[in-house]
Amino acid sequence: MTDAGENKGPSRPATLKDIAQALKVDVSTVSKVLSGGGISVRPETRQAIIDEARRLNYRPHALARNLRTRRSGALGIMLPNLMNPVYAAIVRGAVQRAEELGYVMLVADVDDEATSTSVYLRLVSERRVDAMIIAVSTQSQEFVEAIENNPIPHLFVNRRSKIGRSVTVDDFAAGMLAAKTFAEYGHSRLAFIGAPDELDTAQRRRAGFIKGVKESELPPFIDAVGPYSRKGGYDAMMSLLDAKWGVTGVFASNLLVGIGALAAALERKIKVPEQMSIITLDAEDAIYTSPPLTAIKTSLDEMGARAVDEVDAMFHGRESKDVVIETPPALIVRGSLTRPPKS
Amino acid sequence: MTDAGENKGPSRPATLKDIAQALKVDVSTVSKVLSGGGISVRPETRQAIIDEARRLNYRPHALARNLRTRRSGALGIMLPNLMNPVYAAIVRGAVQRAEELGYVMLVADVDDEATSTSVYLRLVSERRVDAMIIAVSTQSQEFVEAIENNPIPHLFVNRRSKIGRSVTVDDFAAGMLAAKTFAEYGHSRLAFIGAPDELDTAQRRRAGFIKGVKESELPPFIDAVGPYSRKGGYDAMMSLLDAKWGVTGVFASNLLVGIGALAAALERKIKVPEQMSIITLDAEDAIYTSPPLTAIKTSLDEMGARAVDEVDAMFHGRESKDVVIETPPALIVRGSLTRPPKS
DNA sequence: AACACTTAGTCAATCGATTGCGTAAATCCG
DNA sequence: CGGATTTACGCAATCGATTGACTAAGTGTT
Repeated sequence: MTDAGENKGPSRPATLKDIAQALKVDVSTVSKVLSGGGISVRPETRQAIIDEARRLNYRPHALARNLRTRRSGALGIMLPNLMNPVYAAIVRGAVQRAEELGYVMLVADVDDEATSTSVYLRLVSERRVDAMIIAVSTQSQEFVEAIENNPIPHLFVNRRSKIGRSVTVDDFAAGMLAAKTFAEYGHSRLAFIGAPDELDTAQRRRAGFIKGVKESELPPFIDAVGPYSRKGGYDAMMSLLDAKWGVTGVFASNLLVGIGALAAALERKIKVPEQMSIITLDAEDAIYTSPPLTAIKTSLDEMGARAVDEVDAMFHGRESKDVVIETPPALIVRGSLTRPPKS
Repeated sequence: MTDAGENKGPSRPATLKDIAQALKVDVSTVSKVLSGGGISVRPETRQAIIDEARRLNYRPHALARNLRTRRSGALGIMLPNLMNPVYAAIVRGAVQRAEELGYVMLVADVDDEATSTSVYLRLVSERRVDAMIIAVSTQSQEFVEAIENNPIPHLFVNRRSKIGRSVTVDDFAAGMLAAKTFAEYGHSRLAFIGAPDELDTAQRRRAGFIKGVKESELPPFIDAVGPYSRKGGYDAMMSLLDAKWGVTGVFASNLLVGIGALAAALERKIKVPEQMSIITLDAEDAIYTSPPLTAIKTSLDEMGARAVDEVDAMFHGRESKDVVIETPPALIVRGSLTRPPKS
């Protein structure tokens, strides 16, 4: 609005050439002033170029630039299911940070192993992305080979892997916090609902839980297993109840599992929290149950954002290490936790 | 594995030039065979090119191709919050269909109006995307102007707009179905929780609800308003209860609103469904409450997928019209609905 | 004044593919 | 058999930007 010569709808976006011609300088000069840097130019010339660029509302053509520089400015992220709030949170964090750092984020929702592989190959071999952030849950042989044979900078998020660095939250601490919380509330008959051992997150949460149980000098706990889904939690809770162990405190080591476990308990007319307390994991208040589930909240969005930071750091030559998010898991006390019944 | 000459880790991805040199033909010939189409080539030559391309595992360099063809092969989608299951479902549908059609999808999670505008401008002026799918909730003046001044093919999803075509689900039918369901169960004291009138989806759901109420010859209903969020639903339900209208059936015209409304009712010790029935909207079983909420399920993922289809059709020259997803809203009866109390 | 540096740029190649135009050789036609 | 077509490609420009090599003019030094 400050310049009378402003044109609202340039039919064709301005190019370096347009600026160069208007000022009768070479496009290379314009390029160097606008992006290149290392060149000496008279202040007047430099300013004229900058002014003209602004006047024409010049924006570099990403494709053209990237073709030359061999950097696409795009990051890819692969995940198994956007409807799972855990992944939604991670992606959201990643997408927002990518925007802040000037990248664009290319999201792929790959529900099975075969698509993981083909999506990875496509994105990489067409050179669509500079790096890939991988949040898929399992790593099939095929997928691992695809990555190894077509390597680009990549990073695992919420998952560790032999074939790359990772960013995770402190799952161990989360597990430990859950156990200690139960101890504090006076529970001693505990159960842990985890996942099959392929899931390294579940392993760490369990290890932390064990440590917490030990440090609090609690008796051994019941170990239940179910996939990280609502149904997994539901089934696990059902078998816990069927076994009649008299458990008073259950740690569901995943949000969906917690929701499913609660549903199962309520269906069996178990009063939560009066007869049984439940603690689960949460991601930015994604829990809508009644009673609301007490949860250990981990910073999933921060994990996503950090993954982008790490990838960015790799580009700037910094060697990447496995990262564990510093923000500690936090206990959010809600309705599903109280002292155990006298019995 | 079939070819002994297969090489596992080509240090540099193959280019047209590599193929051309190996076969002593011109790169243009290779290009025409592999993508161009309209050229006559001897069958042997053609086959040799195809074979060599496969042998070298050739994949066109997306950037290079797109620079020339002026099509990026990428679609953008903008939405206000991935943690909201409604948007997560839409994006998931869109992302998956994009993959099927060979596009890549660039996701932007824009939480406020200002970022909407700047993200749009960046993606468009850098020519990162061929089309933009817009799922943001509100359309500020600024944003509308940005679109009008930097036009590219665009489409609104789950939202209608003066400045572009849209893909929506049949919100009117959803509203009507809710009203008729209540009528069938014998309810007559109803309330509708909607959103401020800017939200065109809310308007249509309300219009449908009105129609359903009329056709079922029910008395007028209470109109409550709250933003489409858990808190909005919570607050709206609280005021409904405070007003003591004796409502027995509440239609919460959005998933988060339904969850919030239920929480409020339970907090006030209202028994659901014994004292009050609740119907809400759902997206692929995203509801985890207890009691589970009866819901009208709309095909949000299909809507996302269809948006991509429409955009693709635009590229192929088909004139686009406003689309309403044909799959009708479906009633999913769950625990929160029953006949009204006698009283 | 002769020589060496700086300064302020320009030139041209390049990234990897696409595409209109040109043309030698092969085929057809009468 | 000679001219007209076709067939089967090759040539070179182009998309828009980046970048190393190069140079003409100006400045400083002795």
